[in-house]
Amino acid sequence: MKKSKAETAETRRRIVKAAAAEFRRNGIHATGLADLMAAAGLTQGGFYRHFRSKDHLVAETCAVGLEGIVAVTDAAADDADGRGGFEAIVERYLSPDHCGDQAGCCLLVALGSELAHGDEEARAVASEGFQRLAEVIAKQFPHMTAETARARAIFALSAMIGAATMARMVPDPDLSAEILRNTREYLIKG
Amino acid sequence: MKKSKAETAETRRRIVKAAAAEFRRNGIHATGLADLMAAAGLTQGGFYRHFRSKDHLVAETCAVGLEGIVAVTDAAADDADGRGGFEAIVERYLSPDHCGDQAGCCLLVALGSELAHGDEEARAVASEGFQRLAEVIAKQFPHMTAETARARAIFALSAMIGAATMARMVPDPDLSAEILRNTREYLIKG
DNA sequence: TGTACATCAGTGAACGCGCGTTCACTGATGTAC
DNA sequence: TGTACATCAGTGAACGCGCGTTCACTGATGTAC
Repeated sequence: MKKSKAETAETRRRIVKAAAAEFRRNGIHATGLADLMAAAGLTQGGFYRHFRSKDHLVAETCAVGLEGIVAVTDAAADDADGRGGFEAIVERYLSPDHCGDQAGCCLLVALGSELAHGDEEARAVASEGFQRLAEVIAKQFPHMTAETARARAIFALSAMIGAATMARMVPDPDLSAEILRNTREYLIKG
Repeated sequence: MKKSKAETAETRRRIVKAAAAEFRRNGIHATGLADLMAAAGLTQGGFYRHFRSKDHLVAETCAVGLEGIVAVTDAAADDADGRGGFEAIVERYLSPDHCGDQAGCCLLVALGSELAHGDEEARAVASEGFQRLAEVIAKQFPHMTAETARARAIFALSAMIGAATMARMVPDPDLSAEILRNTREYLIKG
């Protein structure tokens, strides 16, 4: 059953994609490798042809997932048409669509506190993603000094992550929407 | 080995206290009942004399822990001496001491994303804690309408939770301190 | 107040289960001649 | 270009382990008379 290099790479991507979805939906600890591999259309035994351990998959999933959100955020700013890039980013990040998507939201939101308890590699990757996201946001403040732009970006990103995390945690959809709406408004207008 | 009612209640409190510390340090999933009971000075078999299941302990720990942070936050505003109550709350919540304390920080920070994936009871309790914290903060804006005060409180609380969560997640202590400092400054001054 | 008995907090071993990981095996692919 | 062989992605069963939970038992406490 040996596969071509292209197929092997494609399988690896499929596992990472399934992992990103399952981790977001259930968390890292609550996602078993057997379920995860089944979601990728494989059996669990094949896992170790692609990854040394679950921890390594977590780190790689974070790397790929955060690369994705960085790209999406960058694109949101480019498509701002009319609004400022910062506004477009905030609207995108805190939209009910994005935050409500159990399998699609930002990994820092879906896994934040779990990553804080995780191993060093995953934390380093997540930290790198946080900083790159902050840089994308800082670029939207060209009229500020680099330091001020960075400070404001880190503040705004932290606020967005906190709001999205709480919006996902509270069971009441109205409260969830209120948290997102308030944070959008205060970041953009105030 | 039957114990008096007072002793039994004290033991139960000790288990919840140990759970609060262990959950904050390692997360919920990563904390086993045997370790937790050992931390409380007991053996695992006694657990079910006090709690129906681990899930019920999680819910009760959240209830007690959030009651604690609400009280501490209220007290911080009362002891504001000079500064406004809001400033005192922000300084307290985002102090490196509070956030750096692996076993003592706010449960919404330490367990946020894990609770979002948890069972309904724990989410309801956490949501209640979030709203009570928001009310304590809203009280610090007596010159605003109730709605504006609530909106601003929810925004500020979300920002604090996000900042504290990221500060705990990133491995670099300098970046961690920068996140906390920026968020303190933007919430208070801007 | 003193005695006999029921209660039940806590112990420590055991249970079944699902986890991450390993392994012998299969068979299509890529490589060497 | 055709043939023989080594490679290795993927399968499916098995492994040891630690988890949440259960249970028989202990013995100090609270209660009934």
